[in-house]
Amino acid sequence: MRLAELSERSGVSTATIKYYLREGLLQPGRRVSATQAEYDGAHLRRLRLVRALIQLGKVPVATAREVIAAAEDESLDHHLRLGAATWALPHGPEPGEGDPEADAAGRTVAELLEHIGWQFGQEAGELSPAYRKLVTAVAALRRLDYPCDVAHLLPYARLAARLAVTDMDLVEEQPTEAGQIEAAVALTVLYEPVLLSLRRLAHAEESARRFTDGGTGGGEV
Amino acid sequence: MRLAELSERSGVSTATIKYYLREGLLQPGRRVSATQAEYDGAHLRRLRLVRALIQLGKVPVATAREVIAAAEDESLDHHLRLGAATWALPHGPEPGEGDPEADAAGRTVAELLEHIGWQFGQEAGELSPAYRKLVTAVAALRRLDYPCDVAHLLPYARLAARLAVTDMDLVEEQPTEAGQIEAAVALTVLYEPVLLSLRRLAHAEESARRFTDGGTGGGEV
DNA sequence: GATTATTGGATAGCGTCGCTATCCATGCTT
DNA sequence: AAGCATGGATAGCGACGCTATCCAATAATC
Repeated sequence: MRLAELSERSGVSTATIKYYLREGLLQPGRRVSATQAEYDGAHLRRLRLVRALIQLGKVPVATAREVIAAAEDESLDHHLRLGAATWALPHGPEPGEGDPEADAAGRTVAELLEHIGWQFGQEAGELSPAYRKLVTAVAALRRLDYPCDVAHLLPYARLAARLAVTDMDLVEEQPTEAGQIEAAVALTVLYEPVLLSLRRLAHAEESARRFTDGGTGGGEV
Repeated sequence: MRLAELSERSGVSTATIKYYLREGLLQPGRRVSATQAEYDGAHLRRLRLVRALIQLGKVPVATAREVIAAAEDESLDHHLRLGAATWALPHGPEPGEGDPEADAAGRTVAELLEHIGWQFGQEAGELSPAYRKLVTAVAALRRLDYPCDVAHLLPYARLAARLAVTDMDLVEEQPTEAGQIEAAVALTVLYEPVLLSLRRLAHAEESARRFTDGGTGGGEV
């Protein structure tokens, strides 16, 4: 198919597709002459993935490029590629060096991970983006005087562990290895809005149950 | 304290504080003369909250203003204010009207909520932002051919319900009503990075357990 | 009391990001 | 042969979150 058709079928303007091509988010089409290129279903699929990552997942364009590059790097093995892909995801502000709150948060997180037996927060001595983001968030909560110690975080960590099992079950449903890598990236990012939305809906339910009289009259899960 | 001290104690530049004042994210200080205003601990605390919402929670400035206004609107009761505050949170792209995938996603979500017995996804006939975001995300996943039906979503919904219980327990730890409202906003937004980070760390663990030989040799949760 | 420094307020501008509009030579289509 | 679509390059736009500069009024200091 031509660029125009790719655009029509994906709902993305040709100008934007050209932009993604320029930015390396999309492989160039198979050149068929000096002024025409041919795109196929793989391009369409990839384009939809990129769009979803950027629009829904709010992944910056530059980051999306790195994630996709990592997912396609065939020099890595399965597990590593999976990690590498998510490794490139947004960094956010650094925890801050001399800040005592940040240090305390760092210790809390380390204690939490040790307590729950996780070992993959770091690699080659460097902390993962997720690890650092966690430290930053905990530090912010502590600065606001919200309780945020191991005891409070543990339930969240346990729930996260169960989430990961569900997520990985979904990944393993994919038949091919390439499919699994793509699924890992897509599901990691695209289930985030799903999860956060469900959490907010659940908040509304739980709030109603606790703070309105009469309650909802049932609805056991 | 003066603006300069507020700046120093919060780590936010005076220029930025003035910007927040202009945008209505912060109450003006108590005017003490024509050229000076006095700020107190409440301002400092609020400033830290605003900063955390914007930097960590990635909440747009305009949205943060609405959220805070809703949280302070004393004409609403407890439960409503809690909902109103989160109601104002980011909207994202609309599900799209004539799109068949979006319609299918909408039906899936409605079925899911009915199945699990949630009733607070809408109010006065309008769908909540969380509900719409969920529909959009499900539609995107379906467009990528990822399985995303009630059966797949149900485990996430159940986990979300348990998250909400944990969250609300934390909210109820706050002694005052105003504190609970603020906590609801802060914890809704600021636990999102915590949760997502933990999920990614858990992914690394689960991936290692499944895809590397030898595994981690223990670490039961 | 004169001088210097600081304050808060207003305004305009900057840097990044994700596109988008315009132009152009080529060459496919009819 | 005529006309139009294609892909590539370039410059610009609109939103966002600040930030730099200026200013008159006042506080602090000598």
